[in-house]
Parts: sequence; C-alpha cells; structure tokens
Amino acid sequence: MQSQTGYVILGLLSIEGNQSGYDIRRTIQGSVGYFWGESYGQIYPALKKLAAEGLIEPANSPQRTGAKSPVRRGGRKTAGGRPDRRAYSLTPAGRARLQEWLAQPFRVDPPRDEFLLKLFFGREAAPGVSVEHVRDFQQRNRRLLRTFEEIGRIGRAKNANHPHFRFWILTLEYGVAQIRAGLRWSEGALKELESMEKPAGRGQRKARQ
Amino acid sequence: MQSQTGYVILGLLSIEGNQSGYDIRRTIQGSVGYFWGESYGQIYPALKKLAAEGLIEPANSPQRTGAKSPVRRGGRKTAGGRPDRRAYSLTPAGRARLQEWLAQPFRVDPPRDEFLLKLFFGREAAPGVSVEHVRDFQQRNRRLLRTFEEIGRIGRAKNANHPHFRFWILTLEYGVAQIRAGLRWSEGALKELESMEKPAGRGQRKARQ
DNA sequence: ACACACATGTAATTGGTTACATGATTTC
DNA sequence: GAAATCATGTAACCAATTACATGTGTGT
Repeated sequence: MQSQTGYVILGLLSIEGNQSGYDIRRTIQGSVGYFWGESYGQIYPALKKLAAEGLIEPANSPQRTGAKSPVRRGGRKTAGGRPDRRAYSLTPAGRARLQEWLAQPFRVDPPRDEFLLKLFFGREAAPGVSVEHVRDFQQRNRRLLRTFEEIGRIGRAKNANHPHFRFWILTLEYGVAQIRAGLRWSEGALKELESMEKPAGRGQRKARQ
Repeated sequence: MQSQTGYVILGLLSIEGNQSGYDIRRTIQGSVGYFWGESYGQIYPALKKLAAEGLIEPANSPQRTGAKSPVRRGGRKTAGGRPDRRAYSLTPAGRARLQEWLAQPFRVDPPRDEFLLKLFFGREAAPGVSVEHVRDFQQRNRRLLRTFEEIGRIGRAKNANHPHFRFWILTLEYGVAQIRAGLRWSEGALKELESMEKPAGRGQRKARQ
C-alpha cells in the first residue's frame, strides 16, 4: 500500500533526482508543503523501504556543497560528525509505480478545521472571542496570500519553461482562489459578529483588541 | 490537554444535553462532521475520561425510543442484547472548560489534500489522468454544494431562532464559499488541461521529461 | 424474512509528530 | 565566537481508524 509518503517521495524524485532525505524535506517545505506535509520520522523509513523494493536507488553524484571529503567514509553513519549524504534517484520501476498511483482516484480525508469548530460553538464563548478568531483567520490568510503571490512571481521568472510548470501553477491558483474566497467571506462574517455583540450593549467588557 | 475530541463532545453537549456516544456520533455526522470527524474509537474513551474529570455526568432521562424497559438493568453492559443507553450532560465545570478552550487561539494543522498532490505531479501521469481527477473533483463538489444548500434550507426553516443559529450559518457559508471558489477554479483548470493534451497531437503517450 | 438502526465498548493497527543523539561546516 | 544549516536516523509517544464482539427492536 506504500503509505502515501512513499508516493510523495517518488513524485519529487521524478521531478529531480539525486536527492537525500534532507533535501526532500526542504523541497516539500517550499512546494507541496502547503497542502501536504511530511516529517523526518516518515521520510527516512520510507526511503529505506522504497530502496528495498527497488523503486529508488542510491544516486551516483555526491554533490556536497564544498566539503573536503565527498568520499563515503563508513556505512550509514560516520562515527561522530556529520553523517554522509545519502541521495537517491528514481528507478524505472519507481516511475511506473508512481504513474500507477497517479492514475488511481484520489482519496479525500475529511479535513479537521479547528477554526470552524470554534466558530460553530461561538455562542458558548465569551464575548469578543469569535471576532478575535476571525481576525486571526484574516491575518493568517493575508500573509499566506502574499506568500503565494511571491511564489507565483518567482516561479514565473525561473521555471516558466519547466515541463511541470503549468501543473504547479494550477495548484497554486487553487490555493489563491481558496484564500481569496475565505477572505471575502471573513468580511461579512466580521460585520455580522460585531453587530451581534454591539447591540446587547454593556455586558461585554472583555472585547479586547 | 484533553485531545480535542473531548472539546467537540463538550461543545455538542453544551448545545443539547442528554446525549449518548451513539447520539454524539450521529449529531457530528449531520453538522460539524463536514469539517471535523470523530469515530467511536475516540468518542467512547473520551466520554469516560470526561466523566472521570467531572466535566460531564450521566443524564437522568432515559428517552428510549419506545422500548419496554427504560430501566437500567445492570452495569455498563446488559449481558447479551442491546446495551443500555448511557447518556451524558454537561456539568458547570464542563461548560467552564469549554469556554476556556474556545478562548484560546485555534491551531491549524496542515491539510493533506491528495487531489492537489496528484495534480501537482500531473506531468508524470498518463494522458487524461489529471483531467479525470478534476472532473471527479467537480462532481464531488457539486454534490456537496447541493447538500450544503439543503442543510441551509432546512436550518433556516427549523432552527432560525435557535440561539446558535447564526454561528452555524456562518460556518455553512464558509463551506459554500470554498466550494464555489473551487468550482470556479476548476472550470479554468479543465480548459487548460484539455488544451495541454489536445494540441501535441499524436506522439505523446509517454510524454516524459 | 430481512435489513437496518440502536447501542456500547475494546483491540489491533496504522499514521504521524516530536524529541533525542551527534557534531562538522558555513555564514554573520 | 555564536548561530544556523547540513545530515541521518531511532525511539517514544500520541492520535485516529477499523474491525470485532454482541444481539435486540423496528419498519417494510
């Protein structure tokens, strides 16, 4: 079944090979991380398993930044000191497996959104609490929107002719659309929440910033 | 820390008491389930823990549908047969704890969206695959939109003067806004994906880098 | 007669995060 | 000289789903 993490790794290695667990983690953070996160605790075991199944293989070129010894010194861990970089690339079998997975219908796991949950129970909360949450929501989303726009700008400048580019842009645009819709919604929501707390008048001494 | 599940339960019991684990599960499915799911495996242990901490307590009225013996027969399990209904209500301490939690900033756990992930790697997929996924996405979202609209209609008719109503509607409207944005995005996405596969014409059954 | 809703709980398993161990090299 | 980055991996823990066990009452 391969635990999904495996497929993310296959996918990333299909775009660029010769990547280590560390690299993969970083690549994720700057790209798919916005809708799909992975941690070391998942990545390293997954790499091992993929290699054992012959879907990935150790890559040739070391490509250390500039260290003095690109030589593999021991086994997996140079006793003491920075461990050797262990990079991998996709095998043909790995690419085939990736394609198989891509062709299967995507599964949707139900989202868990604590913001909406708290808003849903907003009536129980002390006055001002829900307004505060919506403000927080706005702030996060505005920041995220700026980030996405920045990613788009850089991407268009650097990768515009990369063969994957249009797919990347599609996912980015999806994110942007979602955020914009959320922000538009939040305007109305804020107004409504404020109007719900005002008219009652005095009882709301805890409406802090 | 109370594991969040506990708070959902507190929240639901704050709206309506005298609910069993079974009831709570069903209530969730018709309401917060669209953005927050819980399974029996979480609910029953959580109920036990909440009761042990005095945040909820066994409710008085049995309210069995129409069974002949609303009497508690033994302990937790009537040896053989349908187990006794064990309903709970919120205690004042429970309500206080709920309010505390509501006032704290919501945490955002990163979403895991397999649809976007597959679209991101769409270049690697066989032709037609991504288009297919987007169509699937559209179908699901159209259905969901109808469901949400239905929920809104029923809600407005039945609960319009329920004190929690406006908060519920806010979360519902959020969902509707997200779905609409997704559907609008998908129109453009479909067109682009289709145009990507048409023009190249024949030679592209394995279009890899 | 059959299926489905009622009803509670536990156990097994998977999935995933966080913290730990370890220390050299690069950058400010 | 301090701080961040490079780099791999394991262990402990937490969260959550699924399957199992059990069988009656209700509606078609």
